Amino acid sequence: MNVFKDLRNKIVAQLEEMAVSGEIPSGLDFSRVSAEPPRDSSHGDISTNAAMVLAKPAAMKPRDLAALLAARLENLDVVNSVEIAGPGFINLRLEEKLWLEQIGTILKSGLAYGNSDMGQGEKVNVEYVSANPTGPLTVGHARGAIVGDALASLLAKVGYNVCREYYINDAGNQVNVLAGSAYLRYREALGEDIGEIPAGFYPGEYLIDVGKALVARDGDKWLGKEESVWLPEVRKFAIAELIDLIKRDLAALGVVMDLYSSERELVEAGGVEEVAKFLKEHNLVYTGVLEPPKGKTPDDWEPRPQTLFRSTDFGDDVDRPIQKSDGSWTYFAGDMAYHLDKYRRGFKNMINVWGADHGGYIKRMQAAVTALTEGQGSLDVKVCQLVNLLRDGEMVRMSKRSGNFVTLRDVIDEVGKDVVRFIMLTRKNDASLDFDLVKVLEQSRDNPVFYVQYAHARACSVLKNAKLEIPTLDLTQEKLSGIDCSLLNSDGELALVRKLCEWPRLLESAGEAHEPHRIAFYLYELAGELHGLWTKGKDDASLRFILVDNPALTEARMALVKATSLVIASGLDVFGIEPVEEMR
RNA sequence: GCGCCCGUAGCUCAGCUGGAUAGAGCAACUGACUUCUAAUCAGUAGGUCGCAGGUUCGAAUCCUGCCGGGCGCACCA
Repeated sequence: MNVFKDLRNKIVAQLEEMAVSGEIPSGLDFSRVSAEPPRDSSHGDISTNAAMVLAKPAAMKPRDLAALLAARLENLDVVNSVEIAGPGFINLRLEEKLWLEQIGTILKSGLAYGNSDMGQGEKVNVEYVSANPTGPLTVGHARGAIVGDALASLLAKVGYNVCREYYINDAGNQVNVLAGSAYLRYREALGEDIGEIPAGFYPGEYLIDVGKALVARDGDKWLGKEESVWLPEVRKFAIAELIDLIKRDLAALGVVMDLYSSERELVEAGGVEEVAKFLKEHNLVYTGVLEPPKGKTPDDWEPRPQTLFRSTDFGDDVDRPIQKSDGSWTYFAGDMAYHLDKYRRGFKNMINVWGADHGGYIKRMQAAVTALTEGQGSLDVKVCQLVNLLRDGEMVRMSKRSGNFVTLRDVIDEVGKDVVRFIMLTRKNDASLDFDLVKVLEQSRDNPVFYVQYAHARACSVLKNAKLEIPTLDLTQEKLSGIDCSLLNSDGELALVRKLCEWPRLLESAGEAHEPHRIAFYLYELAGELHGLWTKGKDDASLRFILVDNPALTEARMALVKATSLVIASGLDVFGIEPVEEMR
């Protein structure tokens, strides 16, 4: 049950009746009519812009239209009072009863409260992480992993059929470098002194284990052989080991993918030739020579005839090569094949979560999706900006060169996965994020993870104490969901209930905008409402949650507290975070 | 030189797809602890929403042009 959506439907129904009765012209578009909580709660519970957005098309004055609509809304059962304000807002106050009944609704639904059928079961593919299998995950990868994962959960919660997908780039040159690097470690594991890892190879120590593992499996069978002999096998082995390493990192983060797609498999199955054929048939490619990039011509630039995709026809800045001058396919060609493959698997809706360094790749990929799906598919790209890792305000250097870069695993070990997950979601993806290893563990209102978890723990603690102080109370969710909450009437209680009722609406708007971070801010505000209410009991003992001499009121308050803890838990669930029952 | 992203209180950031007098936290100041865990709460103060135009009933939000910061810019993946 979504109070706001429900009321919006009622408003639109009234508008339709008004069209029938001739009060307003028929055939107006009501899609822009909204029903939302006003910024300033003194304006009422719900505000609608109907009169303002319809005034022009109806050729009426906003306030006149508002007066007509307001008169009708006043007669609705759920509406307590109506007033017209400002340029034509209609501010509604609902019957308190309606709000309080929502507590029962929340308790009956439990963690499913806020679930929606907005997505109508439509398939959505969320591709994220997709880190090259050449090393352990870094803090930068983690942001994408968490944003993608939370977005996927969010979309599932609002009714989409979500596939979480990881695209393994196991076909390019970098996996050959990986194989070479692993081979060095293999020789080392067999007792050879390989000295310093030469430039052009991956120096990371994680490859030592890969070398040893290869010895354990194959002994010295690749020693002294030609590169062309060992390369394919060592490459295959190393990729498998690295994917395994990445999967363990993801598991430590609580991320589980539905599908790992292999670029190599796609290429070997002829996916690229197929997409090339498609492009040719649809006249989407031609042979041409690109201009040098303006203002910054590379020293070795020379005009080269290449097969180019007409991405400028679809909003890109220049046409993009799908074939290198030697005739081999570019990475982009493979990526086109991959997206065509996704589409053919039934995904019209595709979302990719990328790192900041891929910003320049968005337009061409969107152009490709539009072209390959003949306008049927859509691709939204969420670019995650950089994460600055700090320790008490000081930059922590992340140098891949020296090999001692900070891995995701290091950070999880230090602060815990739930903290990492929450913090990564406290900023919109397209703004850069400071991650301070000291601050995220601080126990203060300044730290949203703590503050939200504390609200949940406090709710649990209150419920536990109520049971101790009034043993006759039945505080099970089932029992509480059926009780009459009309005894609740303080401002703080009603404010909290209204906040809880915004949850379904928030989920839908966050889902629609593909912005999971909004949940973090909502939870922070919700926690604030609960903490504030709790402290009011200090000034006025009658506002304490637990009143030993008033079991009926206590019971109603426990229903509210339980409902709050459920919504917090439900929000944390979307984030893949375990709510805590006590702080230590 | 081009493209994308960011610019909101001293600091860190929200701002619900164009709504009302732009909101939180931190820091500052005032107040509340033998507690239903004060790890919290209530209040005060703090703003030319980078700048300049434009679109309209209405702009932090959309458009254009500047300024400042980040990222990326031929066959690499």
